[in-house]
Amino acid sequence: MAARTETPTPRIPLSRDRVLATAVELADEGGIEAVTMRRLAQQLGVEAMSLYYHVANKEEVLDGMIDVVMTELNTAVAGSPTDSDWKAEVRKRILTAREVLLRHRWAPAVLESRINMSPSVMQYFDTIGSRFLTAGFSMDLTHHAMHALGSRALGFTQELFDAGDDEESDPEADAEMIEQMAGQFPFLAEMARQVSHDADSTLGWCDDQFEFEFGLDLILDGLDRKLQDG
Amino acid sequence: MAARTETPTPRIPLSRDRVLATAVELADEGGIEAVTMRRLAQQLGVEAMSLYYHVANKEEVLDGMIDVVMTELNTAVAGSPTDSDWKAEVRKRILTAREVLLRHRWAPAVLESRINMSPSVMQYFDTIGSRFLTAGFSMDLTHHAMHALGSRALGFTQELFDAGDDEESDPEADAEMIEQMAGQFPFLAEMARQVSHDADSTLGWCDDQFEFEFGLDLILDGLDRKLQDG
DNA sequence: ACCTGAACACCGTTCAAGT
DNA sequence: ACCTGAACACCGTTCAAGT
Repeated sequence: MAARTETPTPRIPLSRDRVLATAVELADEGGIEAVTMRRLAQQLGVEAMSLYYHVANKEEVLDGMIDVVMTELNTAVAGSPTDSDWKAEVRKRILTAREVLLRHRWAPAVLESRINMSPSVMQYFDTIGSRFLTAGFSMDLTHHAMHALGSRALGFTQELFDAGDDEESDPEADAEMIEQMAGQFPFLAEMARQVSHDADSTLGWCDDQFEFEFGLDLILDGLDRKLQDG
Repeated sequence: MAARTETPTPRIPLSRDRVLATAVELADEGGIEAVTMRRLAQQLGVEAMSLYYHVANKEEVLDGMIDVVMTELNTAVAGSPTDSDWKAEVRKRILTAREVLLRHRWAPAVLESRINMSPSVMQYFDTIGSRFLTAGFSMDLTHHAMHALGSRALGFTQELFDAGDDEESDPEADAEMIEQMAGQFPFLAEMARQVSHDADSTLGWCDDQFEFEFGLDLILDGLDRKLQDG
């Protein structure tokens, strides 16, 4: 009764860190399009223009958000166990990175939109690259390996077929749609048929984690073979 | 002298196709952020609101732009020669697709932002998938193959280290930057050193085409091995 | 040093109105 | 049927001004 119902968090002074942390929260909850300077300010109990005292512009906010996530990722990966087998170690590292990025679903797209590699991203790739070298990879092969992995090194692949949403789908409607497809796209229809007959899967549903690991192992195994061959 | 200098292209009536073609031109020249409803209208010599008679909203414009590009891509790929060796054929197809996407540099990012796969994208993947099947891949392996290739199937990889711009760089400044990096990021510094010593390359410069083909072959070879192993 | 009000130049989009 | 003017609800950002 004594305490007034005030605007949220009116106490703590604004700071760059607080701006970025709030931006990340906002994006985690509502996607990156929820992060506008005005909404960010509102969330912080402040006017939009105040943000510009702590941050040059929105680009810097986005850069900062990536830095927050990458710091979290680097910390997680630092705790990942070493292994005398480079493949096992790199694999584990990447899957740990993936766990972090799955908590910030907006991050991959923003990461790809950045022009310059931030120090925290460099940090990550430096660690991965070093592990290749100590495993006996030449500098050249290591370089190619990094490119071949690409965003997979960070634990994500931008899925092109943005497979089935969580909304439960009508199996009858699905089946009908598949049959409509069959004329024009026989292969895709057959694939859809097969996927929809899998245990407890709905149309378009794919096991993202399985597919990620399949692709990752394909590349790691290929690199291993190049290493053996000298 | 007789002809007046009029606003550009005032004759031809507006149409969905003309809107989309102009949007693609705009993006090719100025990037996707150059495509706003207002600028698009202006380019067409019309008011922004007129566009809404031919197109529901901006999302539909973006979908349509992808369709234009993918139609161009499908046409190019349809002319790609068949080959009894599935690997050679798929490889050639993908490199042809890549050539088209390199003419529309904005397309990959927009493609990844689309939620539903458009018919023209389905068309492409149907063709690729079918070729795997006729080569003897099981449905399951074909499915995994498509995921493993991901956007590489269309000929692009979203580069994370958005390597050296075309602006000529100061080699001395580069060298200094590298040495600054060396403390924190020994591997990246060494890699940068090596790259910068390559013939006519500047810091951060990588041969994108080579790296693309390296990664592509790594995956195709891996898939081939899985095919042999049954 | 830190925050804000008013204002600007842009967005996408609706809707009633014009031809 | 096709296009438009006026208006709305949003953006990011500047700048002079407040405490």
